[in-house]
Amino acid sequence: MEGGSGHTSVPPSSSFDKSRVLDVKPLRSLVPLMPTSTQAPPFVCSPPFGPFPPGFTPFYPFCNLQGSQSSAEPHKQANPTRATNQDGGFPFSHPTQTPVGPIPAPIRSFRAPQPATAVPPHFSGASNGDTGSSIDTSREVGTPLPTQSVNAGGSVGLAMKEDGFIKSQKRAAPHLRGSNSSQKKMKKSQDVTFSLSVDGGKGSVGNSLMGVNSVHRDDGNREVVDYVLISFDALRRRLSQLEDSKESPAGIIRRADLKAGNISMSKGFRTNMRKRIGVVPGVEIGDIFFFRMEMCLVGLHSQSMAGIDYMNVRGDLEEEPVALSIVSSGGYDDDAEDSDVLIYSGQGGTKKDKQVADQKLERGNLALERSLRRANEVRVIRGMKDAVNPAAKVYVYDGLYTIKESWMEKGKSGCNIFKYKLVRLPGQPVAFAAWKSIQKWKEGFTSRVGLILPDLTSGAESVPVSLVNDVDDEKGPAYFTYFPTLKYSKSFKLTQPSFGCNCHNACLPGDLNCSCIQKNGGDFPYTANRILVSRKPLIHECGPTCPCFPNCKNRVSQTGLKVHLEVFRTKDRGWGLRSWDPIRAGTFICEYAGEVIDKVKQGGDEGENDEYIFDTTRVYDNSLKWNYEPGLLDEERYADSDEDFKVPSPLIISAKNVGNVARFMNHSCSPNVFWQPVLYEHNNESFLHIAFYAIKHIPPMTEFTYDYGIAQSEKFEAQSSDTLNRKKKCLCGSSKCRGYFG
DNA sequence: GATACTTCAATGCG
DNA sequence: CCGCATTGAAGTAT
Repeated sequence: MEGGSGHTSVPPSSSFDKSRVLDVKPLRSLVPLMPTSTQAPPFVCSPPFGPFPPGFTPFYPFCNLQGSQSSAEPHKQANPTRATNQDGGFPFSHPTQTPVGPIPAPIRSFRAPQPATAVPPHFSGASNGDTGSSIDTSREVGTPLPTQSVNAGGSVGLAMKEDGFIKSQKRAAPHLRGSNSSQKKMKKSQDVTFSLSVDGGKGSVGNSLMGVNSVHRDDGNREVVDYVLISFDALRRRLSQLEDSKESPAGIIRRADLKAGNISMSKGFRTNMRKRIGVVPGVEIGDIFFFRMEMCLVGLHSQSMAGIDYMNVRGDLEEEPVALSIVSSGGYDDDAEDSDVLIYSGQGGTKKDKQVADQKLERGNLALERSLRRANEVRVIRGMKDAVNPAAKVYVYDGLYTIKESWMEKGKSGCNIFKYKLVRLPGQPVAFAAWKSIQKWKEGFTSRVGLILPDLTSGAESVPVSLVNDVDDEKGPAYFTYFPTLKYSKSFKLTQPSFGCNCHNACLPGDLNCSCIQKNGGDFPYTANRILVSRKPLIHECGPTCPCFPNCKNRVSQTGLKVHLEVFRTKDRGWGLRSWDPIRAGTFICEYAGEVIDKVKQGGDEGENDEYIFDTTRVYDNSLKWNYEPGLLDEERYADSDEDFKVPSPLIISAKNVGNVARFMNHSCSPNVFWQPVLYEHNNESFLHIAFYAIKHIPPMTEFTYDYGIAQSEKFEAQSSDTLNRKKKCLCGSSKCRGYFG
């Protein structure tokens, strides 16, 4: 994480050539006018076509745009990275049948492709008998973890892929269990029903073909940690969704986080179970968490509530406890003002948040005391209120500290409290310190180093977007017109009008009379905090024809930016996009704004034409598995499980002349953002929009990236030198980097 | 290995 | 927007 200090920065404003800066400013922006009706959400520009609700005045902000645009000087400054395309790992390799046009009302209108066709033949055979029906419970119970097999390399595995864990795997027939020979090629979990009930109890650990292998359960790595966290959150979102709609299978789920954590724990979706001092493999300084359970699952801090985690080790004479990690999040009166020093309070003596008794030198307190003498490293997690969602907390892993002093003092209530002074080991990447800087930028106490413009949208978005360069002399991206949404400037096909829902005020999860919810297969696509639950071929949001208010929870992607973003200069990839705020997995980030075009021009100006193009017909990696694993719940509905789908109708967007922040998002072969087609209206798929959501939690100041995919033509063409020239060398740096993109 | 105990949660309500 | 009560699960200790 870059902290904003210690980096090369642009000269102070005094030495700045302001005229040049102003020159940049022409990032002209258009603020869309608001329809007069309250029925339309803010910042949504309806295409100039009906139907419109009564009182809705179509607005054409782009009438004279052509002129102004052409005057825009095309001094395009190639952004090497910002190349074309997009997408986030979506799968469209198989032609998928997706219903088009008028959507029949049945719940689950967009079904995933039929499993039968997708399952490799040899596998269909293996799973024979499991397909489409529940596995009988008798097989479940008492089925131990698959026999561990030691392969040539000596690694121990449970029927899994070479990379050590299974993304999602179809359950093998019983006679194949324990053998990994026939399972290598399996890609997706299909329609196998795992008859595990949510509260089936800790006994039913039966199916462990999913999850994390036994080696990684003890010692993880980055990939496994990501996998565990993504799986957990997918499950948590689904439980939350069920809870919101009051249709939770096992009664009320008050705490989706605990329930999801419990299921993950009992099914082996966890890693780094072996307790350890110091570094936890796969967990990096700066990583963020939104639930205590997440830190348990990855072995960073294994106490679900307690602030001090410790383990017994052999001491000089006998076993003694040593502290492993602590969470400082305001539960006690800590001093967390300094970002390198933490005065941490001991535990105990409290009742309902109040100090009612002297603390004793036992448990965590004793461990901290021993760790002071032993001078061992202690992991520190800092928790604080989430600015975006003040009811919730965010936790940041702030790296290793050592305990320098301890003492006892009288607390405000007069009781004795232990205090421990922890000092951060030098040389670690900044984490909490960066949060403090950001807080100061927001409060206006200090200004962002390298800030070129406080808001490059000139007010077109409801939150400012900073333009920053603290690495070189570039004063800004090439001229373009900022516009917050999609422009359908040409014709589009309206097959037939359809009508919005009849919900007044807001659509409510679980209301199956709401036609918008029906179109989403009966599920409300978002949780109460505007988090996307699952990827789907299409998300149906309420549109202008719906009478519900703009704050209806089914209008997430159309209500604009919510987090404070910045467009920043990268070291070697042109401009990029990142956030000042921490982002939860499933958070809507932005849509891909621009002008809808017919096709990408080939040849000619080359290069120029495919800069800033988003094209759904490109070929995308289909390996992203983001949705919850249905086998973990006792569900009969599986619409969300398959993520191998195709965009209902092709959409090509050019953001070269007109666009929003999305045009700055760079490519990565290991992205943290995916794209998802969203339909705002009930008319026609030509009204598609492309929305970006976070794949995983993204710490502040971490660049957003998605997978640009590969131009379709190149998939079939011979790799002529011409073709290769059009590709761009990928600088994402991921271990899974394909080497090029575009 | 059952069970009690402790604990810097997370939510929802008023 | 807050304080409060309620519900909770992992790990540790017994």
